[in-house]
Amino acid sequence: MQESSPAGRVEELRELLRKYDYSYYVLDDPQVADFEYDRLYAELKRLEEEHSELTTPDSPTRRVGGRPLEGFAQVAHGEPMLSLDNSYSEEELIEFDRRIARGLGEEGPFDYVAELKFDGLGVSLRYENGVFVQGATRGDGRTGEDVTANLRTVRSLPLKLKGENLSPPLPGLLEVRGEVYMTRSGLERVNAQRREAGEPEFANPRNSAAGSLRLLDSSLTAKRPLKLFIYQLLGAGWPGARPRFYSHSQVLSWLKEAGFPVNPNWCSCVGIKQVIGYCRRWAELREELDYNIDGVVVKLDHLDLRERLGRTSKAPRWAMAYKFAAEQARTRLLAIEIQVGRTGALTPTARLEPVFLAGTTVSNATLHNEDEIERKDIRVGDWVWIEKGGDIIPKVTAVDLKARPADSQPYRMPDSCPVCGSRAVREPGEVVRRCSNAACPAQVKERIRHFTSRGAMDIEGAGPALVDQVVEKDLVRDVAGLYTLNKEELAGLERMGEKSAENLLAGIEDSKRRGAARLLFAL
DNA sequence: AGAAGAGTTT
DNA sequence: AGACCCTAGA
DNA sequence: TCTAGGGTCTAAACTCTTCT
Repeated sequence: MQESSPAGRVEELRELLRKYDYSYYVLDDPQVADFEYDRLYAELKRLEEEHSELTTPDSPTRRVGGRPLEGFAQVAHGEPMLSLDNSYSEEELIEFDRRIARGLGEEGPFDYVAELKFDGLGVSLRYENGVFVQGATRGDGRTGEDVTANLRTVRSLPLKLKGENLSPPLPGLLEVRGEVYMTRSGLERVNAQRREAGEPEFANPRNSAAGSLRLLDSSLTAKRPLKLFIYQLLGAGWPGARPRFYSHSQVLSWLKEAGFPVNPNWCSCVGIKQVIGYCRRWAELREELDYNIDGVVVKLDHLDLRERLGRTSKAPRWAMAYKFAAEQARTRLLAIEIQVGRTGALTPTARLEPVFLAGTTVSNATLHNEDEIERKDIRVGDWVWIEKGGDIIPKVTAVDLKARPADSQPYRMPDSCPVCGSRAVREPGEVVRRCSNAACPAQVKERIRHFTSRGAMDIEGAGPALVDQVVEKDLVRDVAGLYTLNKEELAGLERMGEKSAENLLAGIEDSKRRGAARLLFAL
């Protein structure tokens, strides 16, 4: 290779390394031996050091850079990151199809795109003139955290997009959404190293991916085997006079051409029957993948039809997630514990003999309410079946009656509050039983907790333990009491040093700048 | 060094 | 992120 | 009578900061 100038050679090397990165990390198809790649990388690094004027943020050498962050900045999403409606059966998919026909006033069959539903964490990425400039977590859907430095280390994330021969061409500003995940083999590899180093192992790919993205030191993130799939382009097809895209399948092809890692297993389907076939197929094949999926995402393909259907406040009407059947486990129900919420509602939860299920050790589960326990005749001492709703929240689904102890008794909900002893009343027509004492410490604490929570006044440093103490010590009787706390009072609390007290008071001060809407919700 | 507590994610 | 319940409105 | 929307519950893993 004959280089004309350092600048030319640098650009040549970058192009080459980008190409090799893409083959290796996106296509899983290495084009060169490691030592050849390392040689080119070293040469580029040397040239960039010798000619510092040539360094650019989209160079393959710049995936890790700089010092650890102090914290993550907040990023407002241009469009909210919504969730999807869920379905758990083929009947529900057929109902979804009917709802679309009704909504559009048209007969099917409709064109759908079926994709795998990855089990990772959602991210939103921004590109300016084809260069990756910012990446954020989902957060509450409206505002997330700026994890750009960590995302830069994800090798399948293109720092620079391929602009040539793209039709339509790359826009100046571009935002895409996708899922960061860790492969099963990647997790094994990391855990082998951690075992070796005497460090605790990670429990499952999803949580290790989520944790890895929250490291303040991106050089550590770089050592975690994170990967990425992109599945959404924002604003595709509108606004603007002429739609640039007509269908989601066209968008997916375009994303791939632009250099994004698009999962190859998506499928165009004509009619819901073909979608169901796809779901059945992947319920079987999922075990063969090196990454976890928890279902299938079904989307109407044509963008103009999507626009006509619109969305509800929490999810688009033109898409549906189909969730695979959840794993189950059998364990012993040790006790039923009653928790008292901020509205006084008594909610039963199950204490379980710990059991490993779908990547976590489960020792608690929700029992929803009194009627639910009665319906399923759940008793303390029973062997019960549990599963995780949406792979997240454990719940008791059934009792193994054959294993029931002979002396077991039906469960009776207490008619007094377990915290303050006041009468717990269930109003006619109501499902929940409530503690009748508005001054009940549990209710007071929960009201204050709600007030300080993110989404409400977002007061940093006011967690459950702090609220517990200030209420117990009678320093705070209602939310207004938070604003009269002072350093001397705080100094008397457990685990409350100078730094913590300062941080909390700063958090309280900061909360005074929240808007009226937030205040209203907080109360 | 180790643990508690808070915050964030699914 | 799911399940459930209640309310309001078609 | 159905359903969209809002509210209120629930569990576990992980990282970071601060305290002991």
